[in-house]
Amino acid sequence: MPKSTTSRLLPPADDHAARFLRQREADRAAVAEDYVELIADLLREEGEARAVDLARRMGVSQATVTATVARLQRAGLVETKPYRGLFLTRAGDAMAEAAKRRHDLMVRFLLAVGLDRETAEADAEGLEHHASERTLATFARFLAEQESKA
Amino acid sequence: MPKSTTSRLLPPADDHAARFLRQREADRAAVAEDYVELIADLLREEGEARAVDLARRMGVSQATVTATVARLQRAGLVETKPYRGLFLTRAGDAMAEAAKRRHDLMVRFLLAVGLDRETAEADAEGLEHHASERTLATFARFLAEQESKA
DNA sequence: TCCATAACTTAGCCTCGGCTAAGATACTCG
DNA sequence: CGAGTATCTTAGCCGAGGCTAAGTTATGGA
Repeated sequence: MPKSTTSRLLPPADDHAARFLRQREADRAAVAEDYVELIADLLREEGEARAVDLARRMGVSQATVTATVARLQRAGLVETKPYRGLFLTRAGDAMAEAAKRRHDLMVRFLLAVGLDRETAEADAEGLEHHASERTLATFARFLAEQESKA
Repeated sequence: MPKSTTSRLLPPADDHAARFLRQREADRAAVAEDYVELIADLLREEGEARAVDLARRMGVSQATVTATVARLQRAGLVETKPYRGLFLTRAGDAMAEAAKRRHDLMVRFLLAVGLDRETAEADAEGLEHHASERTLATFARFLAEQESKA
């Protein structure tokens, strides 16, 4: 029984697997991005990013922050000066900036389609990690079009 | 010096933490939903859901499927008949249905804002787990409005 | 100055979700 | 029927990302 090409309620197994793979990669990257993004925010708005504040804002124990920051450090994203807070490397800065860009775009888009700010901010936290560049570009285009019509 | 309008102030630490907490919960639920959703799809379209097919489509080893299915079984979502494939419990069915509903809505929405089908399907895989009910409702409303204008 | 406290680290534990390699079991076909 | 293959399981490993409890150490106030 040869599979007809139109039996694509399910995608070909390979494509299907590829999607989930990309998915898992995004998940792995997400935590790093969240920490880095938050460190950047704290630096910008409070002048420093202490581990204790990260713990509070991430809703996580200090021990977890220590461990995660160690990973980020190994990954070359973060630098620490004990009792002087956390700092971003160049790579970390770049990641933070990209994350912020995605986050803001996501929020603006959600607002544009009619969501309230509160939910938009909350959901963007999760959604921002799973929108491909192509999708983000589409959202940006949507915003531009909507603006030109207003 | 008016920085960009997007220089949001940080939310109160508690709210911030709550967002990330919800985030982590969604992440934990996501794998279960993906497996359950896929089992439902296979049952519907192929008549049976074998572990070997799950492994192929999830892009994962058979051993991983065994372990994950064991968890799903413990969670009361799945039943197995060795060499006869996997089946969903009532709870599993409900989860699959909800997941499918979210997935389809997500895809339709992404198409509606101008994304190509391929990317829409791929990104929906990740996005569907991170949109709150409120956001999904907003997407549905958006679709309805757009339709009424056509 | 000095010491209480807040900040940070370490040790030890957990679950989840992956992996490979090797073992057991059912199905199928010659 | 019996052997070979496909399917499924088991064992043992890993890293990420959580936790608590018990240290250390720097800071700052009396």
